[in-house]
Amino acid sequence: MSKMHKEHTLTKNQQIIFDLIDKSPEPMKAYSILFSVQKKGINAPLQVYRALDKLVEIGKIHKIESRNAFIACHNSSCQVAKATAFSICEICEKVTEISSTGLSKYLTNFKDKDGMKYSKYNLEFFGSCKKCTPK
Amino acid sequence: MSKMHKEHTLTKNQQIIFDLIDKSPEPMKAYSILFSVQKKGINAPLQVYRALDKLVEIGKIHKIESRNAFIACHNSSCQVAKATAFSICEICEKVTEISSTGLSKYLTNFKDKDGMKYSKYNLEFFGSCKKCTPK
DNA sequence: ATATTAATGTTATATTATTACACAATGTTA
DNA sequence: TAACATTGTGTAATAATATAACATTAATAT
Ligand SMILES: [Zn+2]
Ligand SMILES: [Zn+2]
Ligand SMILES: [Zn+2]
Ligand SMILES: [Zn+2]
Repeated sequence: MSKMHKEHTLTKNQQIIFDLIDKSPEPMKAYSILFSVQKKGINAPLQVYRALDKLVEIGKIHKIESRNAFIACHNSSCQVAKATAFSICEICEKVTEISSTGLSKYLTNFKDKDGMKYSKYNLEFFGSCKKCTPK
Repeated sequence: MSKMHKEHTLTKNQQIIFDLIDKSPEPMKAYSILFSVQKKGINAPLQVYRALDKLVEIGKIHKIESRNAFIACHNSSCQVAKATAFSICEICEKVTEISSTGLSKYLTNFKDKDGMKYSKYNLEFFGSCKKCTPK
């Protein structure tokens, strides 16, 4: 197994919660996750938040900050867990992870006036998706 | 008074809360604001959140989503209330609004695969500021 | 003046997230 | 293996963030 791409073996709770988010067509909120996994023996918010923290850390999921919700990474298990971009439809709340080499190159190399170098970014675009945009 | 740049006369609550945020060297959280303005007769969370909502709407302040905190706009009363970018130091939590024509042009014109056109974006860079970066 | 819209004040409640503590499983090193 | 360190778990309590519902008042528009 390559060093570049360490497989994190998920623990039971992490796997249950990842599977749920991964199957969901839309971002899931922590307490909605909690409700859904109670039948599987996960009873407390903290159990959910701990799994979410870990999953975010290893890049299996991302947090949509403006929505306090979580979405599975579909950028081939995100090399770029630390460089995320999403489009969010303000009508139907559909969220899509943007995978654009141009964009990520531009942002990764961006330097501000102070010369501060960034290790991470999160970008959220808002608008109206194709389905929701009147022709 | 020009139509392009309508001056919003702030109401009493809005003005009190804007002044507080504007004077603050760091982003302020809603309940910290509440605590600070109680001596001025603002007693309830909702009074704070309503003022914050309005101030965000008219571009006098911005919300730092990853921190649930609010910062005054210093881009000359943000023409671009809907196109915001910040740098955030993960060590000292200093937050700076980025004002880069290049960046805002790039992002404003960005189109994803689906051709979805965006009306708004928020970008947050994370890293270590000059002061916090070891030489 | 009247209708409409925006803001206020207040109470209660909903939603999101963390602290604290005891314990168990797993991994590392001697 | 034994000892240690690290990570994950379970549970209870609580903190922090945000909104709903309702009555009232102030500001704007016709
Ligand atoms: Zn991803
Ligand atoms: Zn949509
Ligand atoms: Zn601004
Ligand atoms: Zn710093």
